[in-house]
Amino acid sequence: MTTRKIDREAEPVSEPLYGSVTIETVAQMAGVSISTVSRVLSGTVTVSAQKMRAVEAAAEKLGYVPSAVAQGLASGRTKTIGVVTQSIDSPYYGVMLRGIEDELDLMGYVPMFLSGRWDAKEEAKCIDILRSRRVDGVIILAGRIDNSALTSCAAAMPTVVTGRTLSAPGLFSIDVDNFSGGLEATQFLIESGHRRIAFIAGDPEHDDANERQRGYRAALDAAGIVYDPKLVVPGDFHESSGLRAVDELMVRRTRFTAIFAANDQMICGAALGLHRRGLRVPDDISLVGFDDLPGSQYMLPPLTTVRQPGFAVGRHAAAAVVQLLAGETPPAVVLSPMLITRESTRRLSR
Amino acid sequence: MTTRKIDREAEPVSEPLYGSVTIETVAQMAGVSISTVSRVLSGTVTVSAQKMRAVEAAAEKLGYVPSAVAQGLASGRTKTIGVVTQSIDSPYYGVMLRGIEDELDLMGYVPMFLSGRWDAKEEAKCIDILRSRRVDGVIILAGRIDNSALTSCAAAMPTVVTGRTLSAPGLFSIDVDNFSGGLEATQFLIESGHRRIAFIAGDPEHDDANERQRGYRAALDAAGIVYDPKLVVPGDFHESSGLRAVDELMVRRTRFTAIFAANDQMICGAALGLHRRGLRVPDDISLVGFDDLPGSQYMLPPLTTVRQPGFAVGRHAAAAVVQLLAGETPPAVVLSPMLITRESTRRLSR
DNA sequence: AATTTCTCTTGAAAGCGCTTTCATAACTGT
DNA sequence: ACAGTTATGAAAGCGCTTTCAAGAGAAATT
Repeated sequence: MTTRKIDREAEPVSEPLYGSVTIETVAQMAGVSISTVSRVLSGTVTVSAQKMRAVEAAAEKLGYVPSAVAQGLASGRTKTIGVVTQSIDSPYYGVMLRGIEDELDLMGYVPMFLSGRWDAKEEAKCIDILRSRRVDGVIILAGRIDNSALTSCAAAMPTVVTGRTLSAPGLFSIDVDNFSGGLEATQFLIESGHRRIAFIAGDPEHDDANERQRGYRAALDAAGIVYDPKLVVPGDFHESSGLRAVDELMVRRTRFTAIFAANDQMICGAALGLHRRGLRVPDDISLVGFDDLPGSQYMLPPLTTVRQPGFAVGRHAAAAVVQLLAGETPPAVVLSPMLITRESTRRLSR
Repeated sequence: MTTRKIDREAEPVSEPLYGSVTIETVAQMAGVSISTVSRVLSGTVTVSAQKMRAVEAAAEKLGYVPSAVAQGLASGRTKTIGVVTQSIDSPYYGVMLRGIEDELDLMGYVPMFLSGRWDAKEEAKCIDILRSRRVDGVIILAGRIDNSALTSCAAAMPTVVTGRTLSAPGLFSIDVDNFSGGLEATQFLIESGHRRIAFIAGDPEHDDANERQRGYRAALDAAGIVYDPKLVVPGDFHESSGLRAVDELMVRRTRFTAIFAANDQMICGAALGLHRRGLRVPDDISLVGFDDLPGSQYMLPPLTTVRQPGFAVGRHAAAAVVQLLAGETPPAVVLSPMLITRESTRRLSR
């Protein structure tokens, strides 16, 4: 126990000592009961104008800041939403976090961000921490955690998950149509006259990555282009794997006029690999990415890519937890990615 | 009130309903008092081995997760550290956040990240939120908030601030030597034979930016190169301002062989501007940035830049709050930036 | 050997700072 | 004068930590 009431009255408090001004201090100064102070501050019940003013004046004068901890314990609601992201400094999740933050702020909630570090165990640990902190709900951005753990999490508190489609009580999932994104990107390349299109795959653990690849193949099939496995190289979503992918493509001595990668970071690595070999973009090779990271429009040349509505995903996810909290069923939203044509692709005149 | 004890006993609880398992449930199952349960879990006082086992077994069986909210209220410590960052998705602060997260995790604390949005009022609002949530301490990453507000924040709770040097009770500041970074970068360019070096300034509201510029001038002076204001263009730390800076430089019709920018994002914009004009890097113009963002090594060409020890700053800041919390005085650390030479600069043979 | 003193465990109980019910008192309208 | 509203305070928690006191042995003293 840090400060007991006894101690407090013993020492002379000159400046408003934040931690020690409680609802009781305010009540005494305003000459009302603590119930009334609580009511004025929460604004739930009508209080006479006179007492209301007295309370507000006292609170203001004392610099009273209600303890969210005490409110949380008493009301059972902490007004905080846990957010499990994969890495707090990921450029990809960054915008989503901002979307979540913005929306939550509007609704009077505060997010608590934790990093799952692309590890199911770590993610479970994050969820445990959030549970112990009694967050009102959680948002899980993609992640490796399995569906059953997610379902049991949802049983404990309203849960929203992105990057996968799953349905369970108290659970809401929100996903982007990665298939159509991959399809559109590949189609664009095909329409531009490309037929030898290399694909740098993402982490196969990710549904996202696989869906994008499926889109790539579908576009090929639709155009009657025979799928050549030699044009497909593995990747892990990081820049370095894009660089390696180009090396691999060279080793394979496969001809190609364009590369489509499962995300921008890998295409960025690929661009460097091409540059090192004196290959020009888009003159020699066209490049298409996926995500449209904040930096992609400043790539050299600015990147043609499939934009993910990250901010919108964040906002929707946040709105959904709040609705879940209110007992409502969030409406299912379909978020479609969108091809942004910039300068990394060219039309093949052939 | 959500669940009262009465209600709880009325409904049959089949699965462990997380929220409703309290210390009392555990105590009853273990046949001890709640004090004993508390002692076993906190490990502060010796408890007989037998009861200890009983408590642990019961807690395990019930899936008991102590309420951090209740612990916070009772103990006065929430084990959470507030972190005011400027933008949750900033590539620059990202690594710092990770450093903070890592260090705090080690010390058993959880960070609560809030975005100040480059606005003094917003930052003050963040601090208020953190205060209401009774965080044990705060870390403020740079920001526009004024020193007096910071000092009064430090009076309320242990505070660590980065990006400025300030001293007050309960306050610890940690800064990087931006001057020497700017100096070193410019010196490198001069040693490489450049004499007409343009400088893209950062937001003048930032000490960081000004210090870097001071370093630039100092290097010029030391080399006996007369300072030409026409070579200095304003910027705001964003890519777009780097692009505009190149436009401006062209309009001014000033000759230059190198550009040094107060941060990587601006040099990135500048690189695009140069590219648009058919100017090659580093053949025609050498480029040096500041920060060494994660993406900078994948720029085309990979960027020569002054690396900021962002991760270390984060760790030190986190370690410092914890020390402040323990009543210790954190040791003053000097973090120096370091020039990373990559491929965006060339030696001028003249 | 009996008594005193000390140490070690343990439980009861008092908070921590709020919210929310419940009951009461003060009005209002009829 | 009586039911129907409203505003208000008292008090009971919320789920923990931590003090306090007591009980049980162990050790030390006479």
